[in-house]
Amino acid sequence: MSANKKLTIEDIAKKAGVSIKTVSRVFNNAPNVRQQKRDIVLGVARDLGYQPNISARQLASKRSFVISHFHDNPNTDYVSEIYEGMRRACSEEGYYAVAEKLNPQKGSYRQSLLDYLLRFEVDGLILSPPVSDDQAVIREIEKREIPYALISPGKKKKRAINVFIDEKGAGRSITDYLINRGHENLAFLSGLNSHAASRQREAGYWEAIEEAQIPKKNAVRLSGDFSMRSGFTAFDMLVKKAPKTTGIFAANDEMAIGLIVAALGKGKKVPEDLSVVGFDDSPFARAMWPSITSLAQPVDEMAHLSTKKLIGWIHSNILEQSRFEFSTKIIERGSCP
Amino acid sequence: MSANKKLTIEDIAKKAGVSIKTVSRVFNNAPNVRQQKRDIVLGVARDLGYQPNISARQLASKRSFVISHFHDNPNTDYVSEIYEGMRRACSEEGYYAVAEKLNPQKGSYRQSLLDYLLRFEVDGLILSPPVSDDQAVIREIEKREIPYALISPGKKKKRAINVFIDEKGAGRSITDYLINRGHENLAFLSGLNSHAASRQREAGYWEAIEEAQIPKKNAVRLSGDFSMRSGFTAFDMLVKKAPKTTGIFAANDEMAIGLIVAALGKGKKVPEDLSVVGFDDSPFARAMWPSITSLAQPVDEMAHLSTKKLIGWIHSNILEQSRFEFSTKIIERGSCP
DNA sequence: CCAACGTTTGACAACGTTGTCATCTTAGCG
DNA sequence: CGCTAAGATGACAACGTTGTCAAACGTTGG
Repeated sequence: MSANKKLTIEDIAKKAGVSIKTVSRVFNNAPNVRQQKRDIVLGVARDLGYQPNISARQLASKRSFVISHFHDNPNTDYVSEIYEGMRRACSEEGYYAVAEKLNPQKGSYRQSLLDYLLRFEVDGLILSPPVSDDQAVIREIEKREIPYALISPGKKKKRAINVFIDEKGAGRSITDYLINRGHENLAFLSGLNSHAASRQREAGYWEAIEEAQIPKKNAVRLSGDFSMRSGFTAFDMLVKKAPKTTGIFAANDEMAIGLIVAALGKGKKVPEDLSVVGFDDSPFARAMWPSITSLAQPVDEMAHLSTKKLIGWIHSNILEQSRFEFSTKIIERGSCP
Repeated sequence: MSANKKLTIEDIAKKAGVSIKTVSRVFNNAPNVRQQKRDIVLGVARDLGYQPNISARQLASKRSFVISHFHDNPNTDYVSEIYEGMRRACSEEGYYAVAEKLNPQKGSYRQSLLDYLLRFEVDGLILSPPVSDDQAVIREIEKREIPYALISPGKKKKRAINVFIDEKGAGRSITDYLINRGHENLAFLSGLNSHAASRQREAGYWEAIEEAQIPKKNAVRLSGDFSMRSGFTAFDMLVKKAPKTTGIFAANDEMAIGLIVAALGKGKKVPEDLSVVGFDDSPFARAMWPSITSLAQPVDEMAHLSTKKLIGWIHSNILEQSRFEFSTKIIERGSCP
């Protein structure tokens, strides 16, 4: 909460020659304050280093100034990046960012949410995969009319902020990238099929294959589950099912790493014998050797924007725009230069 | 961030036939309340599902009920585990857990801290490496008399909660583990030398070597920087400097992975030709193939305990015990069975 | 049985904001 | 120039706790 020492709205009011209510208005960007007074108040506040006391605000306004991120994703890099984007936005707006890892062992996501809401008040929620696709959770949130944002949801919601990338388009562009580099025998290494994103990426893969008129028999699908190990074992499958494959598109970086490690272990050279493109541009994609060509989505910015828009929604009580698409970029690295 | 609906201390007081102050005392575990009344109040509160309103508490008591974790560690798994332990403890005690990644680009850690404290009030701080070794930061905290905890500090502080493992002992036990498995040519792959932990682990390594009377020429030190890539390049150095080495102790898992990947790429077999033990028991140690034998420290518990003790300190204003040592365990896996 | 003292209890004023509503300005218009 | 409506401003009561301090209650020893 509050600030430096013990400056209150009253000190500012006195010094600025206005009432405390006017100061309050200024700090809440409320209408009906003459620009001139606004400037004076802001000037005085800056000079004195005033920061509003959050607790008092919470108490008086019955808002919590808390935005909570609900997640259950084992990928801590991803979660951290979301948290960082959120934190940045919250910090700009005077909100608190908190994160809550849902524990599926404690019953459903829905139950975890209910437990949480019983104990804490939040002004807004941010859900990321796989929680962002749990319709039971979403129903509870909508029932309570809590503003919320969905990051990369499988199914966009009308009454929510949706931030996402074009998963199918991303799948296409990775596949095209491989094709343009002369690969004629391709493989897609899928993630968990229950994740909408994996299915959409795959759809893009097939679309690109078709469009490039690559014979179906020269393109395979290997199933994985997003884990490093599943990438590792997928390599054996690849050798068996499609030994001529030279270009691989893995639905995430971890599987790409697993597959590369397996390939190196069997004496294959990457990228000479086998080119691999991953997805997510995770820190490991950079750190590995060979480093991994990967499609980057601006997770930090997605979280930042959704938090900003969420706070806007909370303040105005109006959801202006519900869909925000972000563009992606293939980061060229060693595994498929 | 209050509760369920709109129950206040007054509702409880009325129903229990006492004054609001007594209810307040009960909820703060304050002394001088007859046990009988205490039970009545707690009973009523439970029946009605009352939760105290945190904002009002904050405002009236001038406490913030916020514990903040200051960190700057690129290992998001580690940071997340700390956050989770903290969050659990905070949740049990009705506190908020927040995390702040310090940005060294914005000047010193000290400056980041000052900026933060100017904007937010916290009741306690938790520092983890490398921030837990920044004496300038610690000085500022002590100057303000904010209770704080250090996780794995290089230098324990008298007026703080210190939670740690025996780094040197851990280094010894990993080295002994390798020696007991018959390895006679060993290597230690160091982390950044500026990290006290790396130096201590190395000290344990040499102690074990000496005690086992292994000739100094059969034991080498390779320098790394905790990054995967440094593990990768360390392999070349190993081949050059000590090709007979069969047992390797890496100061963290990432370097162990890098080294293993390099070795596999050169046709070496792990663990047959080269056995590797890592440090941290990170998720990747489990996921890799071969999975990596690694020394696990109970990070979650360390964070949980330090948060609990910190809150105790905040409440009683007395620091009862300042040092808490945790024990570690080598998790046997494929890279050195 | 009473004085003296510690323990328990409660009334009421903070805490620093925002909400409500009344009042004072200002601008627009005939 | 006067009237009206809209805009700007402020006084004061919430908000739900804890802090302070005084009063009531119990217990002990004489």
